[in-house]
Amino acid sequence: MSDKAPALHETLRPSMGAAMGRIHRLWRSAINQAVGELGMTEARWAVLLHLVKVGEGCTQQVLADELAIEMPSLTRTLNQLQEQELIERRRDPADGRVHTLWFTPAGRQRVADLAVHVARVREQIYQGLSTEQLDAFAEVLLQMEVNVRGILSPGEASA
Amino acid sequence: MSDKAPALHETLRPSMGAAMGRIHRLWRSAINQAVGELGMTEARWAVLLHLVKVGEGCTQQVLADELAIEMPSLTRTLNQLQEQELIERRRDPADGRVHTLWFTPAGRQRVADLAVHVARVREQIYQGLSTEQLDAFAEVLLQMEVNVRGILSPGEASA
DNA sequence: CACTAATGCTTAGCAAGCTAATTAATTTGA
DNA sequence: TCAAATTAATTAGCTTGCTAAGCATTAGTG
Repeated sequence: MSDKAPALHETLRPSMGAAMGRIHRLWRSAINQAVGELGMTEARWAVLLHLVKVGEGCTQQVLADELAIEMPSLTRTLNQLQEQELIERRRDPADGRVHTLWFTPAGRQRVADLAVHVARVREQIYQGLSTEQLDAFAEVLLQMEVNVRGILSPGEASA
Repeated sequence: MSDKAPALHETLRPSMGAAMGRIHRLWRSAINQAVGELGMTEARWAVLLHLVKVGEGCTQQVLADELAIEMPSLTRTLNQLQEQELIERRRDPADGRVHTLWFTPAGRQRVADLAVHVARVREQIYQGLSTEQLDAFAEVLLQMEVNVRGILSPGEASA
């Protein structure tokens, strides 16, 4: 056996999942703190952000998958956002089961306002990290998401 | 402006927090699936793992901080683990307010059993990632945790 | 055509995070 | 030394994740 200290990931490997859990909780708390005055929470902000990402007019099913939450969780958050008149559900005329999702004008404006606050938190969290480090980090995140989705839905292609 | 595609972290930077949230939910789900038969959940497993990490005899306050959860959340999970006779709370004779935390023999054994199942999930999630990538990833995680704790407790040194 | 299955969403209720308020023990300071 | 402030843990109740079950609507098959 070598006397050298083990590589960082050797000591951290057993607990990187736990570390991601901790960071997620802390990050959520920081976001909640930053957007609370605008009647927002991290859960609602995440829904708005992902609706921007996948595009208006998508179905709830698609948005839930993108967020990696289950439909009932999304239903509740959408009810809150609709209550706040930030989004609309519209029945798909071609398929009566489907709701498509749309921003209201107020919703679009709110996303822009929130983005400023969220960006401030983000830059604090990225402090001391280089472009190369963030780049490599993002790449690993992408691969991990593919891997863990693969575990949970073994049948499906990674597409 | 360049015509090159932007660096990965440029496209992902706005949503890495959301990505960590998604991966954490998916990971938790995979762990719950792997340890459910042993009467365990990700939350309970995380408490056991962190108790190993900080060492038996620590206080609830110390463990809660290490987990980055609040005391009431920890209290509830500790009740469940005590119910299952995997851990014990002992009153500190020097300070009657404090509970110190200890494994039972069954608890120590259970940690060993669980570690096998959790390790299997871990290796699946690390698939396709090199030692260097995991090393760099771990380093960024460490820095981000320091940064985000700094946001939430601006007074304290990072120690 | 109708009868079953599958799909999209909602409802109901559990799990585990949170804040606020309470209790018991210790520490501080007039 | 004793009242007030502080601290560790708990209790109560909210938020937002989950699974299971229910209701429409659409699709598939005799």
